[in-house]
Amino acid sequence: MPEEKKISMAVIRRLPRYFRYLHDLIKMDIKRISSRELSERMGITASQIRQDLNCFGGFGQQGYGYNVESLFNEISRILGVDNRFSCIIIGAGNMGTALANYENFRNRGFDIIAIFDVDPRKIGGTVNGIEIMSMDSLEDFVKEHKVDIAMLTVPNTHVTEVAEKVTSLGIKGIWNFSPHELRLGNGAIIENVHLSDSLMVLGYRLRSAGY
Amino acid sequence: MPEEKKISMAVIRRLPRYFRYLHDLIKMDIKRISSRELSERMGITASQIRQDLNCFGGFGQQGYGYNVESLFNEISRILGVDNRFSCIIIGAGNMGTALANYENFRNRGFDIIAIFDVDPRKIGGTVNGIEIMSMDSLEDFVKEHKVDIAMLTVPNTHVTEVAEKVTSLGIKGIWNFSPHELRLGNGAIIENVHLSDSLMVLGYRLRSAGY
DNA sequence: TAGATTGTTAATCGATTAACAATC
DNA sequence: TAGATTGTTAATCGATTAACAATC
Repeated sequence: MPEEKKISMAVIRRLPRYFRYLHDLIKMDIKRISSRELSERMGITASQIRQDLNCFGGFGQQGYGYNVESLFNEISRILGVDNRFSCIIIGAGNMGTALANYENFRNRGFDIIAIFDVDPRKIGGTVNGIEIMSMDSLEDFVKEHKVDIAMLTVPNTHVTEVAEKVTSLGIKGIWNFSPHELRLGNGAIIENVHLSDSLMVLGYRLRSAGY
Repeated sequence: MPEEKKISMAVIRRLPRYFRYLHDLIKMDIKRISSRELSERMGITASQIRQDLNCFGGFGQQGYGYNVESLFNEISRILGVDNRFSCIIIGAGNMGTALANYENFRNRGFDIIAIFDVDPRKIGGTVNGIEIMSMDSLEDFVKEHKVDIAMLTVPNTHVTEVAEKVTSLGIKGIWNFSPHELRLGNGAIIENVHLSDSLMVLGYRLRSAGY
């Protein structure tokens, strides 16, 4: 990949936030912004913003600040928003359906091209115009279409098996919605959404705030 | 709250992971575990485990390790799993419906007692046995029932307004599913689930791995 | 030019890891 | 007792913040 130095995960996880804030600035028709102004909006230090951005290049101008539009374009490029990632959803339950209906993903470079399930009553149907296919046809489908990401919204009991299946078919990205930790031998990249972890942290914080 | 010292967020966010792994150990009928064994399973260092646990107390025994069941109980107590949090979902769309159907939350101490929406076609219906009520009745409902947490699955355009509304009614916990950052003046505790951020990070990681 | 603000180096802070005495 | 493993202190590492020279 174009970027040279090793970027820390702490920085990477902040990139989408920059993306969002810059997008908002554009919508507000703001043309330039200094690291100080942005830091006040985002609630982080100006130093951190400058450090973060300079991981990728010098996008600002001394005495001026940053041009909002060009900075937004840089962040977009870094995040690969203009890339197209082909995604499939595995599990057409409530969460899978919610994801299939989430229009935002497409604007971020993620196309959901099929949904897979084992339930014969669901197979053949569509969600948001996307066909629900049988798990039996997964292998053929992946052979015919380049698939970058599998979004796993299957029951916990099956997630390891499904994850092994999809990675064995060459899919490199796993977006895992099960609480299970996936430990895959191959080079798959796994990003977890642990909803109950998040909720439990909220519970902890509420209790320790005394509520 | 009972715990004395200031616990860092880094530690707090690891607690649900300990909880999950210990739960699995119990299911596997494993009675005792050393920090070293647990570190191998979890893929973190034994040092970190011992440091983390000792934020809350000395739960182990030199020369023996940790009793799985009693450690699990301690973590459960710390996370407040036996607490009951009353929750409402605002927004009966796909995500709200998915959350209402997620049975796991109840086992973690979170009871979803009502769903609110503005769509007259949805109001009066139920999801997983939970009634969908009109947003107009929110205020009265909150006055009659103690509500600890509002799970916000409303469109971006309304999330700030809704968040202000629920916190003004005295609800202290916000579980925010919109990409919007909520900045609330009052002492509300906000926990965000930024799905598209997570997906964009996955995209970044895939690209930088060269896939 | 003078003022502003970056890019970048240095200082600080916090979190992780290592080490080991205490002790079961 | 001898061996194992904790609890805890010290060392290291990395991330954040501060400072300031470079420069627009």
